[in-house]
Amino acid sequence: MVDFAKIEKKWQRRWYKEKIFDAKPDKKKKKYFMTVPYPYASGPLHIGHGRTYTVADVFVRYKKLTGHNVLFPIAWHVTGTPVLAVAQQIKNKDRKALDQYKYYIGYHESDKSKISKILKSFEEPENVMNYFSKTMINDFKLAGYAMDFSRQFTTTDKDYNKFIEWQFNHLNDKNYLTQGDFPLLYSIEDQNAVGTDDIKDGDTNAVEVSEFTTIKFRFKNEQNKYLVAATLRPETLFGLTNLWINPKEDYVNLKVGNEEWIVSKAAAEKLKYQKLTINAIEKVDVDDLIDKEVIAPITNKKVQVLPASFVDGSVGTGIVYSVPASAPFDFLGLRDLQRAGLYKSIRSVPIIKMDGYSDMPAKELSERNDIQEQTELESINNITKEIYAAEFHKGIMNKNCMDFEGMKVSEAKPIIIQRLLTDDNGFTFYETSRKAVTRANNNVIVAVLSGQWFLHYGNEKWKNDTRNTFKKIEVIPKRFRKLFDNAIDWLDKKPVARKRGLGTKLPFDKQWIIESLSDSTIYMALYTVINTIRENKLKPTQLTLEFWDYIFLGKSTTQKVSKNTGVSTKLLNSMKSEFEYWYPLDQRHTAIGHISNHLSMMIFNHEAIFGPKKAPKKITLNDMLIREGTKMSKSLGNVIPLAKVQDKYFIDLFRAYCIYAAELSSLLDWREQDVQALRSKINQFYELMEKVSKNKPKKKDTTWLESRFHTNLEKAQTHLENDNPRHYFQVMFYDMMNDVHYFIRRNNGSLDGIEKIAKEWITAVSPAIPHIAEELWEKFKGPGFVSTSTWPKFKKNKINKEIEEAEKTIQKTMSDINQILQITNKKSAKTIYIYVIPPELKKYKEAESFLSGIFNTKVQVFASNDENKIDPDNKASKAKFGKPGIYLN
RNA sequence: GCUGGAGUUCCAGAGCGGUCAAAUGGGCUGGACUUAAGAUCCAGUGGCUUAGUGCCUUCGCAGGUUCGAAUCCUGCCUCCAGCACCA
Repeated sequence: MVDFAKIEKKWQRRWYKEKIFDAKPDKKKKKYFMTVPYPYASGPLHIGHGRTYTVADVFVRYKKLTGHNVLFPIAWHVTGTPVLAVAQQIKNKDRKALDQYKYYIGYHESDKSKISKILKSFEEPENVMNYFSKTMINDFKLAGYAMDFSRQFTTTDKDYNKFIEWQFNHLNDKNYLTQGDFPLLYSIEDQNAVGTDDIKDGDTNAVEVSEFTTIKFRFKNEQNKYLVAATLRPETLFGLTNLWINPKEDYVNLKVGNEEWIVSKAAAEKLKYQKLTINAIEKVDVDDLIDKEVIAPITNKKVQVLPASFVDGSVGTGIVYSVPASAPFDFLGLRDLQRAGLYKSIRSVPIIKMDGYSDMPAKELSERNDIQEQTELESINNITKEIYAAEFHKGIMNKNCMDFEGMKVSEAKPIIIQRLLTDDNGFTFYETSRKAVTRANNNVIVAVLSGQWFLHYGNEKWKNDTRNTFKKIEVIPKRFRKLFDNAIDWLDKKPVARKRGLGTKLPFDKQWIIESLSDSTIYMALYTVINTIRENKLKPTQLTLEFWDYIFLGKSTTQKVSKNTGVSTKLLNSMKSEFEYWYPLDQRHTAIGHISNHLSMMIFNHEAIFGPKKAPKKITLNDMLIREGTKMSKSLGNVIPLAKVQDKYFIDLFRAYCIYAAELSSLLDWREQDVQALRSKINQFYELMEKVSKNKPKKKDTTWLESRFHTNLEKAQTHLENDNPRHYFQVMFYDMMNDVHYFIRRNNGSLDGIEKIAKEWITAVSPAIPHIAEELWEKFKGPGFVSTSTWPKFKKNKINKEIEEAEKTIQKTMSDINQILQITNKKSAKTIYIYVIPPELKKYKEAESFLSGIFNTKVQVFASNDENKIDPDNKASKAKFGKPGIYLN
């Protein structure tokens, strides 16, 4: 087997040494600006990332070959919280994290002492991102991407900050930024919002903010004193029989305004963070509450407060209202009390009817599942879920539900919530969807943050402009268009800043840091000038609003801006014209998952900042990569890092597999068996071409071969123009291979003639397998690099349909003969007689010796009207155009 | 649950009202060639047949429209993605 890794390293060295992918504006050439989102630098890249970059790279290389001046830059995304979380875990000596990152570093380092030193340095978040952005460059170079590395930056660089500040000033000027309240996950101990990465098991068992509705039950005979219960199902209020309170939990009395509320102690803590002014908190004796009577809002029903052990003070308000008809816990709680002879007079009240269940589903399912004890938590939770889902989706409110009778549960619920809120009989209480703690074991609660900044994608004008602009953007594969339409419609208020994490501060409210999706919407523009900014060492203080306004929007005059910023007019003009040269973006390629956030926000923000003329022209997408039918994941240990591909396989094999093994719109399954099959195909291609390059050819008729090449070339070209790399590769590699094999066979194994198409063919496969193409290009003495050469010119006059057709009929005849041999169970015939119609005689006569070689026997061709033919079975009469009669002796 | 998307023969994936047992590529099985391996070539890859054919059953499931459906309609099932502060 050829040592492809060696070949690849050789060409990678040369490409990047000679900087053949670094782009400069060139007015004489048509430009092509392609980007893939910059990777997040908190860990190494794997082959899943690789798929996306590879697909883009194939497009890029094709554009380059077709004479475009291509810019394909890259940068590193580090804003946000994940890097912080990584550093924190390393600092905390989290076993899993330490092992994980030790392993990651091992991708690039072999020296053990160095590894632990690097690992130690990860206690500082900056070091994590510096390390990975550095190693990612290597990963990309190992993959042979035609990237311009001269324009890289990270999203915490000072000049990047200035650029983002400029963007947000404009958004603010346009009134696209608003402020308001917002609930989010929060840790009281850390005094901070917490993200998925900060929560223990947050990645595997997601925590969300759920919206409870509290209901205030007024104590009988007391004006302003309430028991406050929290529920996810306020529509069941009509089935109320009693309230539950747990005598073993701590409860407190809160003074809120002129009211007194009783809730659990834990709930009181949480309520402090939910925009509530609490004047005083006093402990209450639970025993005093048991058996008290309270009055429900809406129904005005009087019920008693009963003790229950299943009530958890740390969930909701620690007070639960009881609906034994629908809620299994309530049913069981009441049942057990009544079995003990207590509260005998309480009767369940059915409230919802639905197909497939009785009107007391809690009783029905508890009995069906034979639940004896309130402690059988798992079963009880399961049936609770079942009933909730069934009632919500299928249930109809029954006659006990006052004016809600006949309404679907799903319709009644929001109306009831609204009524409770407007009459001040309840309020919205945010709670975590499960009990959660941070990695440092601090409780996670929900806090309502005031003054949260939002980007208001719901702004009608903005939305409409964006819709209109989107109409002109091409989306490939087409079927994803609709997803964009929906996302653009649906995006409304997007929280845009947070209190922690890395990133750019909101310029007019510096306590906020711009969140990491929102600072990644128009950065492609920065690629066009960042190299100039860096080369000329412009200081952040020079990168003023005026500076960006001039370069990107053409505002003000060169002289003025130059005077105010100290940047020379020459430099200003050169940056301005470079931006105008490259922009708009010609193509954005990324994974499907980004449609509803990143990609849609990119369109919105381009619209807001640059206007419709600078909108990206095309968005192409691909699905994810899985391995042997399973998702790749850390926990399964089946992740293949991009850095290991060259050693384990070779990069061109990976590249070819990525584009050929699945359509863009579907999952790519990395299957070892198929990969190995492709490996031998590529190997074969390489060895064949190597032989051809050493062959001293004799003159050969290559009409057919050239015709096939150009037929395939035209198809391949069309596929690439239509952004279908898979079909391109199938035609240009597989189909062409088959044709070449046939050609060789037809010439009795001689390689003569193949050299005529060799260089063109090598060029045409080079976007997919550039390293191998480069090596072969050298063997065929092509000038310079194949990567910077020219896509073969499609020559229509080389296509000779007649010859191709004639060859096809001979192939068909071969297959007919084979079939007859097969059917008659003969291994061979003594003589094969072929009777063709007179116009086909010449072609078949020429093929006589070829066929005779193939079948290893005598082959005689006659014209069907030949009087001297040998034809014992009168098969000559069967001869038709393109289908001769055949007789086997 | 909501919003989208998808379910075709071993795999990937064409086909989108008749020419469809269903392109193409891959895999697998058998054969030819070869000292052997690889490559190449041939055949098979739903069932039964046949001198280069013909028939039957199939395209998630169940119905419907039609002379005729993988293709159109309805319902259902299953899978995938996104669902917002998270990159």
